[in-house]
Amino acid sequence: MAAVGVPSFHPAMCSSHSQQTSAVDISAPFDLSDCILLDDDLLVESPPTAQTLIPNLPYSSRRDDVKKETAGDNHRIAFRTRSEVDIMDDGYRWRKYGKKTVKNSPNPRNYYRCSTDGCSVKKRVERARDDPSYVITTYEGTHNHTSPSVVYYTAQDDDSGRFFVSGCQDLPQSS
DNA sequence: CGGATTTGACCCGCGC
DNA sequence: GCGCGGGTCAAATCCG
Repeated sequence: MAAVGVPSFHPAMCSSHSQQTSAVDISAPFDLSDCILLDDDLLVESPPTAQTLIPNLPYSSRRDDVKKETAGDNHRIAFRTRSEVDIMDDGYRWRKYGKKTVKNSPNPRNYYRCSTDGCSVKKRVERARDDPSYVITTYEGTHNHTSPSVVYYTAQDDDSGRFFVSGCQDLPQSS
């Protein structure tokens, strides 16, 4: 399995960026290793819920599928989330750079790029064709920086060697 | 006024 | 070679 360090696994990590109160109690650590394991060849498994991984999701949201693959140096992860909003705040700042209507789907696909200098992570967001109440988000690449809004407290389990997020906190907005 | 969004044009890869 | 579809660019526009 590809080595994806904890800091570089980004998309679903918790965030408490601005917005409404977190929907999950972050004092209960979740196991990041469950996510990192997804870095193998295409696979779908029953992951933690979206609420666990993206605390800022609306209460009605939940994650159902995760599909992750590696393409060269780029890591790609896609997951499907039931949400009435297209934009999920994952703690990073994204700039929209394109929108396309895709064939075989009535719903447009939106393209976003990380707005941090030097970071070329992209993400695609589209509504599921078979069920518009689901949003399919695809992340591509690895952030070369930490979230601009969050610091993470991690701990490693002595027995399993797995990392846990034991908490997170807003950074003061310095920029 | 600066940064983000919108949106049509353009580019490129792929299948025929 | 050509057409199609997906992805990106960039000028115009919007918004705080």
